[in-house]
Amino acid sequence: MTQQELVAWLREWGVRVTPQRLAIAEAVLNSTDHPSVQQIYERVRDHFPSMTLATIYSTLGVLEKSGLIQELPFAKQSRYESNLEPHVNLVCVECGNVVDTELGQEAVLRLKSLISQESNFDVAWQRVDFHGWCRRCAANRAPEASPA
Amino acid sequence: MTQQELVAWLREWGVRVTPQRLAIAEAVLNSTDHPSVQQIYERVRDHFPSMTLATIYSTLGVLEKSGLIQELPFAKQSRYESNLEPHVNLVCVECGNVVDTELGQEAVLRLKSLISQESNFDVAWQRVDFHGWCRRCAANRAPEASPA
DNA sequence: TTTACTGCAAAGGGTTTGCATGAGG
DNA sequence: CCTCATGCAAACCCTTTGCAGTAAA
Repeated sequence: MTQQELVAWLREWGVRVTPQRLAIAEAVLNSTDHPSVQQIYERVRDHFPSMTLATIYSTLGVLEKSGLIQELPFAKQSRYESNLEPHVNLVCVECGNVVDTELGQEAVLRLKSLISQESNFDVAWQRVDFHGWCRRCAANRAPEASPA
Repeated sequence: MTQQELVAWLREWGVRVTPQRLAIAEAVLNSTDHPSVQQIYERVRDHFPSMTLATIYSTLGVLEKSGLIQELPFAKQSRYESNLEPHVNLVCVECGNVVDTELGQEAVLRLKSLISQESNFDVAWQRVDFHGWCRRCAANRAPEASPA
């Protein structure tokens, strides 16, 4: 999504376009690591040293209502997702990293169709998280039962 | 799961079995509505008027580490799940209710196999939430564009 | 010019922690 | 008996709110 498209999208929703909002939106949209509010704050601070967390929370709420991003609540804090297509997230229980995977995208899409058609539930969106150990953390853990 | 099995399970994990812990565990295990900490508190208070939230938080942590329940973080507060089998949760964005559905269980299971086998990610568990409107809330909303 | 956003500070609320007492094994 | 759980209170921290000044349209 170009900045021009982003501006048009926001105007479409009757939302005022400010430099802060553009910076926050782009920080999320141009990321794949599902940043937390703190991470967004750090990434935007260079250009807007006076920006506070309140503005970020406010803007993220606006962006979510406009259908640009999705909040992903976790136990400690929320993260923010820019990939709204049905897909699978891999969540490492060790390092906390969250990455999208292309594996199973079709399956999630079919699952969404199934739920939409076969249930009395009006589906808006979905979140599919697989929790476990990423390759790096799996390697550091349990050194294959090596003898002493 | 009988209370006897529950006690055995906890002992297996080297966890002390107290009346409070049994009450909290059963409040979650015998429920299907994914209760919040507050709801568990209210359900247990009759039998343990002096119990505090700190005990509930502590116990829920123990139960999760023992593999009996799973925390489901939401934006406002966490809920707790006793159905650890791969399945789909339906989350109403209006009333906040969360229910399990049997629809798509097979699909989630296959999806788990796919991720486990085709990725470098060591899967432990999964959470599949579909967000939208439950039948009741869908009915109250948008009265089918009826003319005035 | 009007309306709504930003920045700041304070409050809110779910969750965690420290410690003395009490109960489990 | 010794260790760990409970209950109580205070602390924590993420998030929200209220308000005065300021920028978007």
